[in-house]
Amino acid sequence: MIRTRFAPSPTGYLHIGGARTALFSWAFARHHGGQFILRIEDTDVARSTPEAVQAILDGMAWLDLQHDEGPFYQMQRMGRYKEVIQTLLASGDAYPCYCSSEELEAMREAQRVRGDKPRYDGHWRPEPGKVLPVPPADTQAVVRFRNPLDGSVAWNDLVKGTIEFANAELDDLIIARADGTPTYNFCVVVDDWDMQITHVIRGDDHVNNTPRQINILKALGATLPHYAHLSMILGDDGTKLSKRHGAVSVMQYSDDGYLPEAVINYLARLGWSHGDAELFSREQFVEWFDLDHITPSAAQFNTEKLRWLNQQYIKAADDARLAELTRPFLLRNEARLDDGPDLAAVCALVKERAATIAELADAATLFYRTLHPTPELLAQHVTPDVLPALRELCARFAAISWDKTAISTALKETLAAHGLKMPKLAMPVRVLVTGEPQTPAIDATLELLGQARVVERLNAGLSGK
RNA sequence: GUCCCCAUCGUCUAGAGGCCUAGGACACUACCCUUUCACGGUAGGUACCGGGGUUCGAAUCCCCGUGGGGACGCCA
Repeated sequence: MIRTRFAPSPTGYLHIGGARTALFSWAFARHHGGQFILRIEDTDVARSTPEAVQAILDGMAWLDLQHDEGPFYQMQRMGRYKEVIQTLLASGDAYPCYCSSEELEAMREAQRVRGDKPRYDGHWRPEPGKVLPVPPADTQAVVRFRNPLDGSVAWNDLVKGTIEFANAELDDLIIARADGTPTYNFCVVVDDWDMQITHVIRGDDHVNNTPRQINILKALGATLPHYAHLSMILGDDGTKLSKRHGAVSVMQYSDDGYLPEAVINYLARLGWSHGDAELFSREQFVEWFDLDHITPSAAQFNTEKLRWLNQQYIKAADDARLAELTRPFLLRNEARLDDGPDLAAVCALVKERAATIAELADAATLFYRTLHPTPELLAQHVTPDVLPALRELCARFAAISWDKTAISTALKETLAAHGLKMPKLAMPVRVLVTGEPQTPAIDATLELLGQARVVERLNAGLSGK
């Protein structure tokens, strides 16, 4: 049974990199008919917040990445961690260290100055024949893991291939703080072990933690999971993702009018591929997904491509759903939804010209707002030579039974009668009736707007000319 | 500084020694379609980081450079 997990720390919203990690872990479990576990790593009490937990849950829900177990909270597993620490202490795989934070910082600083890699010097590490210093009475000890001195740790990373670290590069990390609370690397180990995680799929930034975790797992006699380290996602400009890139929270994409399925599709193709496939459903993704086709190098986020994908999904989306999604954006545009055509019908008409729901709303707004064309537009399109044709058209419009075909016929007959080309007549109508020089096809637009409104606006625009 | 990772069009990528005079997608340019703007269609330009090997043959394997990234916390 394949078991994967997503283990964010609740110190902020779910960002795009975390979302992709979650997506790949989820997809791997689903592909193999396994389980996907959600674990909240909240041992950093100072920075963890309930709001962040909620933000992560919201982001996962929006992307529809459902977990089978959890969420588990590490803060609720303290008893278990302390129990395992006692085991390690008893077996001699861990030991108390009385160095103060200040001493450690001084030690690291001295090493840095010498050009060495900063690390713990093993001051309190017990060795055969070594006489340990006398523990200071007033200091609470931290607990350190007794990492092997010789040899190396290696694993076959499912994304990057064999990775090997010399144990000499690793120092004795702290697994319990002076107050007794366990630290990250230790909790992860116990949790992955207890939760029987078979595949740890996580960010690249954890590669350096892996050898330490493996050593602890080995000391515990645990079965090692497989590891797959995903490279990071860079911002549009090629630099590390950060606040200044704007949409760093996945929910921001929701707010900006992206469809979750488009974001999923985009994220799926960021660092993973299936031949030339670009546009595919979530189901297709799950069926195809594997760890063999993950790119080991970092990927740069490309909003343009996301926009294109989103547009494809909008074009294919159900009109009633689009109407619901568009509504809040329209209200923001001060559209009067009670005074205009059916929103789903409008969405159907304008959805080909929108890359986001926000743009869909912008394109739909003209149906719900009285727009006053600028004098420049009027002067450009409503020229004296078309006035006779416009008057005739208006009269024809008032008389016909209102549908697209009849509108089109009326337009064409008027053109023929006055020897005009379509743009010459369609543009002034467009400007007079919608206030905009760019709209969907004029016959469809007028049909939706309704006979009364069209005739009234044409008359109003022509009066006094 | 030390350790670890990475390196194909501007971007996402295909590519697991000959199928590659390097394919697809986004973006870009031109043309077509056309009732404006879009959509759509067609065409085009642009890439294997450098240097050494291995091999009959290398984008693919090895080594060395170079460049980029990550990690070195009583953070996760």
